Amino acid sequence: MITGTSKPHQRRGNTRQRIQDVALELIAEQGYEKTSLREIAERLDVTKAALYYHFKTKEDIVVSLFDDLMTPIDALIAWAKEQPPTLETKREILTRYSLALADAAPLFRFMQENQAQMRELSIGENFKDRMKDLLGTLVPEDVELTDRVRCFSALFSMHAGMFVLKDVEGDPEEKRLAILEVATDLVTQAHKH
Amino acid sequence: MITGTSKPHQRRGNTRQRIQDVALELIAEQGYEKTSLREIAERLDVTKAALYYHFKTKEDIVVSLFDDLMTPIDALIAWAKEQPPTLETKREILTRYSLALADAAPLFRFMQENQAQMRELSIGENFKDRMKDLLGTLVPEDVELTDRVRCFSALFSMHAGMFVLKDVEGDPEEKRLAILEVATDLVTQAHKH
Amino acid sequence: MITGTSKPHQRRGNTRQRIQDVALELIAEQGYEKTSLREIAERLDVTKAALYYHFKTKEDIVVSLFDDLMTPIDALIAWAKEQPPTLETKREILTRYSLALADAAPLFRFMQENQAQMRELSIGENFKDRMKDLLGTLVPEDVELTDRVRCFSALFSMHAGMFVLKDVEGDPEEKRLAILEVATDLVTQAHKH
Amino acid sequence: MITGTSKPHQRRGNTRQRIQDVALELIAEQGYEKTSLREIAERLDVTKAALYYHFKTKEDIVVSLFDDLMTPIDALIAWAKEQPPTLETKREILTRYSLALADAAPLFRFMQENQAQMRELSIGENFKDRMKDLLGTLVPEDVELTDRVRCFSALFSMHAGMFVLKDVEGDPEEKRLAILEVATDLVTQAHKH
DNA sequence: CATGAATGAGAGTTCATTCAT
DNA sequence: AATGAATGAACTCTCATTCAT
Repeated sequence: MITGTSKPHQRRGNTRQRIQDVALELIAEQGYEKTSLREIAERLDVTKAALYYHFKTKEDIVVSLFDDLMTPIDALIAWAKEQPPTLETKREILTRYSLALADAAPLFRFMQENQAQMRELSIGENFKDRMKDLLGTLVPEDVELTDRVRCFSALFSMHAGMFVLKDVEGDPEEKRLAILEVATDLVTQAHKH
Repeated sequence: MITGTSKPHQRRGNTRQRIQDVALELIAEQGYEKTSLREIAERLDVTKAALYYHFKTKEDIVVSLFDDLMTPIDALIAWAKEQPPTLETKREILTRYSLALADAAPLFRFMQENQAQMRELSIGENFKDRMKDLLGTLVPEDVELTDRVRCFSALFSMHAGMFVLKDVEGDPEEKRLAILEVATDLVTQAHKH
Repeated sequence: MITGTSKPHQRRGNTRQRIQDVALELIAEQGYEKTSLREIAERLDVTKAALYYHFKTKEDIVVSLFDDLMTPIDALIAWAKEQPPTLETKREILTRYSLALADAAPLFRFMQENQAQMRELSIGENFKDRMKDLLGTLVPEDVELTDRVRCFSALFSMHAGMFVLKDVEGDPEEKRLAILEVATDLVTQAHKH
Repeated sequence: MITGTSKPHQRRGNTRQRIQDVALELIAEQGYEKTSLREIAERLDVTKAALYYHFKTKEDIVVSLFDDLMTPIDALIAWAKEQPPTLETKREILTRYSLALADAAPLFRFMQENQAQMRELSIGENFKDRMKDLLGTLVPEDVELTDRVRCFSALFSMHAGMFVLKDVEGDPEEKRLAILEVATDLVTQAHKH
């Protein structure tokens, strides 16, 4: 369903998808500014002008990546907001978030490493808002600063863990679970106080 | 006589320093690639060529920032390596690190937000090595993955906390202490296991 | 309708050629370093960036001139190498070389007058090799130094003659023949010894 | 008197001389435009500004090289003009010129390889005039084109021989004599006709 | 006799973008 | 659905040169 193998009006019109794939890969690796449209076009063996057939601007390519890949996160947040703020719910949120992150790993790597750019791409704020929302579902109201930090730390460690642990030994899934455990611990502590 | 709008070139030996200050400020705000030498020069009211009198290249400016600002961190690591790996030591390391971070806050913001660029500036590795060293002083040998994650999470939260909590209410010093407390908690747990 | 001062970009597929023409002319006149891309572009009434659409670098423009104009010389050398080393052959080589030089006169003027640059353009060696090859077809093996000098002097005088005699009276073709005669004399002497 | 080895007010004021030496060396190797004052200054371990104490402009440095090194050539020409135009005289001219060239080899290499620049340094003409003068002492009046070419070829081969034979086997002095012999032959032939 | 600090002009190069075809 | 040709703005960087000290 993701790669466009299924239906609508393709014929082999997978170019748009391929642009997104290559763009994500290159930008995650080199950063937004360092990645030029020429590079993307060359890698795809099309001309730069072809990119402009599919996307209005360079920024548009990146925005489209988010529009596509943020949907699960948005769904998660929407769901979270409707649950009662029990510890059980919070654990479930973390679990689901961990899985969502693993799915969209390159995108998060990109975001993590290009925060400065994010701010000017009109995406940063969107994302920050989402994080605030997500944090809101984890942290109890009227809690002291330390516990708020604990929850934020949980979220942040999940982000960072994705690629910082890349050059650590061990199976990725195992690492994901370890991170999830630590995050859950932190949120649990904050909840209990 | 105030700052001197009239005469050609006076303000003596402080230009190099001023370049570093402005560069750090702009790059932290906009990112490395987005910040042009023209911008830096204009802000200082000198020509681009003047920058090249003081630094051999744009990259050089950034490198010089590190050379200047990393010294305290290096000293801390050196000290940490010579202490016995007691819990007390680890707490002290975190405390000192927290202070060092607060001192070099803009630099860390810059690093955090320009990680993609860091890799190509021959600084990234240096820094990653330092972090590995520092982590080594916190995490016990032969510890299980979860506890390793806890320590790494402690360090990372300290980095991120600096500027993520910027748009949260409250006194900066208070926030720093909250972060430090959470980090210390994490390391303490890892130590006890 | 004449040359088109009005409309933006028409004149179709000849731009590449025109760049080469103008570049050769300007560089032959002013030297490689002194000739800027701005100058070339202005003369063609296009932007500098247009040059980069057709050539990857400034050096590339010059290299392309050689690739185009050296072909006859290469053909001559290839042919010469397959002939028996008789005096008749050598005379023929000189005759053909003289004509080839006359054809590519501006290029040779350029080379003669920018030898220092040639060395760094990765063309110098190529050309030197060719000259060595050509010399090899003229000079007998195991000949004494004086006769080797005679042959080299023949070749070199042909090069230099092209443009040094420019400010001497007389019909160019007549001058070419005079130079050819002297060169032939020199090679003949060397052959007889 | 020329080089300042003798007296007046030196104390170790050899800097001017050293600038000339380094400039000649670098320019002969890389060409005029490619050789920057920074490079010269660095090689001498002084600042660029120091060069401006000794010479008014970059061009001035080169001009001074000529003023110093052309003197023997000028003397030779002056002497040649006063001799009777016998074959013996012409042989002597060539012999002396050969020696003069060997003395000022780097300068001639520089001139040979930077002809394009020469034209703009107001030296080219000077030198061309000298060559015309020298040629005038070798070539008989009212001679046919071929013999004029012979004489010019003799002179030119002497110039070129200096450094083209650099990458040929053999003792430099031996090579010089071989070139001289060929040149003498050419002039002798022209004289006899 | 020389330096430290700076300038103005310009170099080559790259970029995102456009548009007729 | 895509290309070929081009642009304008910006970029990093280098150069010869100046001048107060």
